[in-house]
Amino acid sequence: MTARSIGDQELALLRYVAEQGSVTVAQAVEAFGAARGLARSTVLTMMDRLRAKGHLERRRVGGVFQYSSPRSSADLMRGVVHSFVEKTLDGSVSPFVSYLVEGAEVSDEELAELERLVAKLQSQRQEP
Amino acid sequence: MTARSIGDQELALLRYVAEQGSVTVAQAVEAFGAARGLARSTVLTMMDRLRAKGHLERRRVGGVFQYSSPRSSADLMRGVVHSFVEKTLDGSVSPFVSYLVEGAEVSDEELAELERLVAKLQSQRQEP
DNA sequence: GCGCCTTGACGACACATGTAGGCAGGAGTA
DNA sequence: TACTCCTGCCTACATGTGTCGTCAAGGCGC
Repeated sequence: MTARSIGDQELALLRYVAEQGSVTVAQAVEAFGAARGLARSTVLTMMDRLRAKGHLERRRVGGVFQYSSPRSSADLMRGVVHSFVEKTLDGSVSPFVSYLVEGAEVSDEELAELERLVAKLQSQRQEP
Repeated sequence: MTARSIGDQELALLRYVAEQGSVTVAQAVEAFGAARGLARSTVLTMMDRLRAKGHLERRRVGGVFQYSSPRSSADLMRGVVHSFVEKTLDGSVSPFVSYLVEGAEVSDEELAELERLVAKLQSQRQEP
């Protein structure tokens, strides 16, 4: 039952919660909802669905529910990318690399990450 | 009206058509549909929708329609990745890099591509 | 000329996701 | 206590996608 599909908006909300650590619906509505012009019930519904899918947990704290994500934002993102690569790209990362080459914006940090990645992969090829 | 959204199955079919160059519904059903256990009408419907979205064109050849994609498969994939990065990853490729580092399967060719990419990005940083 | 098979066009249904309104109970305040 | 908010829960509706079944028109072999 854990880790089912997730929509873009749901993911955005989930990320928000994961980054905040723990929030009430009211807080989510104020910060996340307001910024996107969403009604309170919309945020509420999404949090419900995320909970039903096992992406969010909650516990009652002084009459109100505190929601939190069992997984970190970075973890979530990795999972999402993984699903995308598997389901949409059919398991190949080539289109992604192609996209990067094509001219995607790559920050200095990301470039550094890529350098490390390439170095790591190269060493793995040589002495496995 | 050009280039609207697209689902995973639709994309798979579109890729198939793009790779074949030009196919009839019958061929698509036989090759693509059969492999996935899809009914003829399902393939037909998808091709219709892809056409409505501007992803496919068709012209009558001897009583039957020949479908073809105006864009190459590689082009399509790049576009899909682009949308994904923008809409789902919020414009940042970090999650993807993180995913690669995490242990995604990277072929020799893809690694070579990545090496070229890194080299290209490095040179861009130095003399812009 | 008459069926039979192929082709296309429609209409349909289920499920996921985005978005919201309305109702009922609890908490706090006048 | 009576009134007013805040909270949660339920229901609803539109759109996009995945999947089909059916119906009507055309072409071909007998």
